[in-house]
Amino acid sequence: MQTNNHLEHKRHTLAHLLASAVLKLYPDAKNTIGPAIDNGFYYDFEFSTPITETSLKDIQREMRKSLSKWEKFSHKEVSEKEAKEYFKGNQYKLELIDEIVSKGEKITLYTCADFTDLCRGGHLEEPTKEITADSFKLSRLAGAYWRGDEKNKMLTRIYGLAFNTKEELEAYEKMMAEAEKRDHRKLGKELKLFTVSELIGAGLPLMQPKGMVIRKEIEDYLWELHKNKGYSRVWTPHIAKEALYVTSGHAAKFGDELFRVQGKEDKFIMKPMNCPHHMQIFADNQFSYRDMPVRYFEPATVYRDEKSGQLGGLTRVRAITQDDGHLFCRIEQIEQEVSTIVSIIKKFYTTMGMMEGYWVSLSVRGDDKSKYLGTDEAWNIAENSLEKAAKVNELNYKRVEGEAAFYGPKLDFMFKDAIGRQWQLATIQSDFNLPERFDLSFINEKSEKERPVVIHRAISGSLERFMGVMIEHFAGHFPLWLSPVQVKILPISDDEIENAKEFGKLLEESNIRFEIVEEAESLGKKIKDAKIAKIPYLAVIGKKEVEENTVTLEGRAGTLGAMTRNRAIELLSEEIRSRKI
RNA sequence: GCCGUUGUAGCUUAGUGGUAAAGCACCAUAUUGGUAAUAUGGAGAGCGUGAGUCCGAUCCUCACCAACGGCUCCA
Repeated sequence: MQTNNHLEHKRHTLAHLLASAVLKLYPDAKNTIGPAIDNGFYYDFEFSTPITETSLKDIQREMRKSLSKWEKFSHKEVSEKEAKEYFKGNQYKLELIDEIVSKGEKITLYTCADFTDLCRGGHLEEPTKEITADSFKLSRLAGAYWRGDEKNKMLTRIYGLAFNTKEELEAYEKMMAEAEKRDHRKLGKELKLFTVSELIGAGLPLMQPKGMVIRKEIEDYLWELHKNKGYSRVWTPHIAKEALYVTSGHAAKFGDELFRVQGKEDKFIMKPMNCPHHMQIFADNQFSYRDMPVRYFEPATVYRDEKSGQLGGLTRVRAITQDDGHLFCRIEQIEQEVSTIVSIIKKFYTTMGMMEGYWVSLSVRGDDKSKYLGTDEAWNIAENSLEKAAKVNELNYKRVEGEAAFYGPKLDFMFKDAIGRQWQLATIQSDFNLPERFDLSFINEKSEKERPVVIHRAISGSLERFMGVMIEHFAGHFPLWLSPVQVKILPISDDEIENAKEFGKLLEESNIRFEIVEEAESLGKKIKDAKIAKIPYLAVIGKKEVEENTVTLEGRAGTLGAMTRNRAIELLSEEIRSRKI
């Protein structure tokens, strides 16, 4: 039986094989580091002249050729001097050797066939026997900083895919192809959900009418889940004076990610967070303990000047709309409030069909308590409250030490989409810092000022990113309640158009979104177009339907046959109301 | 930001140192069709932007912008 360990060794072995092939074809290249990763392996090189994608084929061919000679690995321990002599001229390896020496570890060299590398081991003993040439392939070329530090030189990284068998490799590639088909950037364009404009700029996607329908439905649903839980809607402007962020600490924390706006007299900042604004709304009131908790909700767009190279689609943008909310409460109220938020999150993600395989990180303090703000007592209460809320709500949570923010412990929710990819979406964070910085207080039973705790919470995370995730999760086949066009009415001939419009009127009265095809095309063409647009229901109206005052409904699973128009509307309304997937 | 690749009609793509081709979509006409493409015709880009080389550039050079794959970052 082959173990995971075996596969990791195989990938590691292939990294060596890759380095050997590269050095054979490009003798003046310098090999650096090459580990196994979770779908294969990579190796970083410094090339004297840049190589291109086409070189990958040659390298791959060379790897497969050499594989037959890679019969057995051997290794030996060497002295620092020997190792440095062997790798002279390769400053990267020399740096690694110095590091090994300074840690007091042994230096080992691993050799297979005519290739030797500095390595601590973990290979297949007999590569020729244990690796088939069709179970791996080189996949792509990328840049990577030496040791992952952007101050260092950029090296060339060659990635390879490797699995136990050819079949597993093919299954992986098939999964990737499926992911590509679902890519929200591709579907967003095809289904006219959103667009980007070079004139407007990178990371600033625009919602098309159809995309906006989805976004609005999600936003409305989120508010629906909050409005009877004591939340109030607030609104805050998109810019604020720099002083606000100096007080909040965001100016120092965000640094060059802030967009700055020069006014006639004052310097402004495009808000990177909503928290400080909400703090000011709270501070405008003289609250009593009887008013606690105070809960604000605002789907609000914030602006961050992300580095250009990391922008993409809807998942990494410069204008981010958070479904943001802040609660101000007493420390002993944290548990109850978190519990309510957790129930909202559970409801929301159950509706989206993402509660399978989720997990929650309960991020608590690490050992070095000095890094965190707030008293020991407060931290203990907050951590225990979060954990209790997680328990009461039967969350699948893991306590992760040292993952808390400096200002308080948090719950981060990870959900899996339809093809098993994990997304960090919802978050609940307690905060001892901002109330302190803004000197917030309410009056307690003893007529004294008491400092509230702030809870930051986001259910979807960001509407843009969440929409991207939803497009990929549903592969564009949105549930009825989210579909931009819920019903497409297909009159069979021009004679039925008037009648189709009458049916449209009925749909409109029931708040069902529809379109009528008026083009003089064949029924086959009309159906094809509607299916390509991934519209959930087709309503066919021909002579027969007009005569009998019926409509023939066809869902994604197949036809539902002819039915009265009221029945059709009932059926659709019920499916919309239930937010069925 | 950095490394690499890319940028031709709304979309998907072809092509060339002598001012660009196709399919889908769009428009028109005919067809009035019962479950995944009816036919014919038409209009539409000057080849991401700017500069340079050249008698002449969409094609070569440089800069910039943008997208993609990574690195890094991610309250």
